[in-house]
Amino acid sequence: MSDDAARATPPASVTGRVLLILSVFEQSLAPRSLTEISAETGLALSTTHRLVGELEEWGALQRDPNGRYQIGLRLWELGQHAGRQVREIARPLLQDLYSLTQRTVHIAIRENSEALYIDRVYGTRRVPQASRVGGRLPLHATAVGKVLLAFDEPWVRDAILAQPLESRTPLTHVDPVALRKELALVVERGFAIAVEEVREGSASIAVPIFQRTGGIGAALGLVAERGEADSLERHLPAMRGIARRIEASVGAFPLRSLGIRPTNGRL
Amino acid sequence: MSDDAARATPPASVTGRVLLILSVFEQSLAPRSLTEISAETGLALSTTHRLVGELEEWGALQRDPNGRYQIGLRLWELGQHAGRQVREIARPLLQDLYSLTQRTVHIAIRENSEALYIDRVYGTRRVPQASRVGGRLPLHATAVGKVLLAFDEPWVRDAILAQPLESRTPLTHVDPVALRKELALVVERGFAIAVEEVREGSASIAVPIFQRTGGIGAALGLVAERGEADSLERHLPAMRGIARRIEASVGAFPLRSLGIRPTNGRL
DNA sequence: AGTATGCTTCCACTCACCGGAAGTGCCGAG
DNA sequence: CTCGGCACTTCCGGTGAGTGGAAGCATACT
Repeated sequence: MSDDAARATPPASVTGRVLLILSVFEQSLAPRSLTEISAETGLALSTTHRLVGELEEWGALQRDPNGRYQIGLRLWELGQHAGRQVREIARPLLQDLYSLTQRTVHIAIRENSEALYIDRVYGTRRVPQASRVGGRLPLHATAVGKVLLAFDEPWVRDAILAQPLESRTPLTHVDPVALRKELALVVERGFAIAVEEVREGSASIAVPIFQRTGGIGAALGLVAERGEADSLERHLPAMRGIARRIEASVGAFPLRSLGIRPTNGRL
Repeated sequence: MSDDAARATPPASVTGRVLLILSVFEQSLAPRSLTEISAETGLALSTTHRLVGELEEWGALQRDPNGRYQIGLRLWELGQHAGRQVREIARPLLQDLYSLTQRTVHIAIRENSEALYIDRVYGTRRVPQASRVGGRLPLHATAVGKVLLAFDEPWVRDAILAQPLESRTPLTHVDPVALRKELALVVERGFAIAVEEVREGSASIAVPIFQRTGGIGAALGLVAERGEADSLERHLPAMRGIARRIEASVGAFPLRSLGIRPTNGRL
């Protein structure tokens, strides 16, 4: 039963194999044993052993008391460098917004065909929600995603709406024609709303954050409980105010690193 | 003039070379050109080109509009997995503490011989400070560091106090004998203070966060301006309350991943 | 046009990588 | 206590992926 080595092609290059090992830890955060890593990557056990050993020595992976591997702190430190200025600038402003609204607020950018949550501020009182920092959600099913999509260039929108749209809940809008109309309305009004489209029990609203160089850079979102779905718009003034301040502070730093990578064909 | 390839030994293994390239970006966050990476690592340009190319394709690095490389978002995402639970649990509590005190607050753990800042909450009103998330500072010169040192096992304290202690400002305490007394006082009183020891103009106070399994796991710190140095202790009740709540919430998750890596000899 | 600089591509040699196999250590069953 | 099973670690010879010098491009500056 354990021969589910559903591995396509063990990459030819060593670099590829190393990165493949790291990829294993993207799927879930659970620590893995050497054997599990070997099975999931399709690499020979001795090869896995050597590569994982080097990764551990450097600090990219670390072992827990049971000898299982997980992502190491050194990699976390390194990752903090990516987009550091932007997050450091936006964070206190997100906090201000949280203080004003007492609702979970977050900021997301488009990464290929998904919304990537780059920061979030929330209180101890938990609201059902799907987003997490460093996590991704579909563009069409979230308020931030709709904003990102609505204000992006037409060909991006076309490419994403052409793909099959995943339905996360019974309420997810998945009809491309209807979505296109909805996005036009988002542009017109300057905000987007999603009610229980990605997770039952929660509703969200989002506004765009534009870049100085033009074009949309990120989206600022707010999450509330289902019951507040009809009164979300009352948060708009605060959200827009904070969005403007983020735009002003971020200044020259580009939010979106690049549009779409030319190398990897499909969006 | 460009032969300052102050590189010790280009590592034999490909994995080592790949990690060496990533290490370049630990030093500073500035984006680098291919040639710079090649020079800093001591790897041949064509080799660098190929490895960097693979890293970029995977998303570990990304290029800015000028073609320079920096840490990629995929690496950031991956890094978010390290210690995710702990940060997600602690974050809202840090925010509560910030709301209560209106001062920058942070949480740090000991990583080898330095304090590693794993999260921080701060407002728009900036105070001079040295810490940043994902950054490190010396244990002996910070309030959190003193707490981490004071409550750790004796042999750790001995090892660190045996090394030469860096002086960040004229006020840094660097005398091992005096420090040892200071740390004893920290244990007795249950908190540590550092006034302008790491950065002029700022003072900080910290309390320990213990692990359920026993031993110190992290330190909770608060930063204020120099002028408040004498009244820092008034924040203690709030800090201790939040520290207790973090301890309760963190529960079984180990804060410190491991004590000290056995492989890399020196602490 | 001319030159300098930095990036990309190419290719034959060779050395580091691969992986089967044997060795080690641990645990639980008999 | 012994045995078998499991997971990890170490070893080693064949070989193909990695290396880096060199040549080809693309910009930018004179």
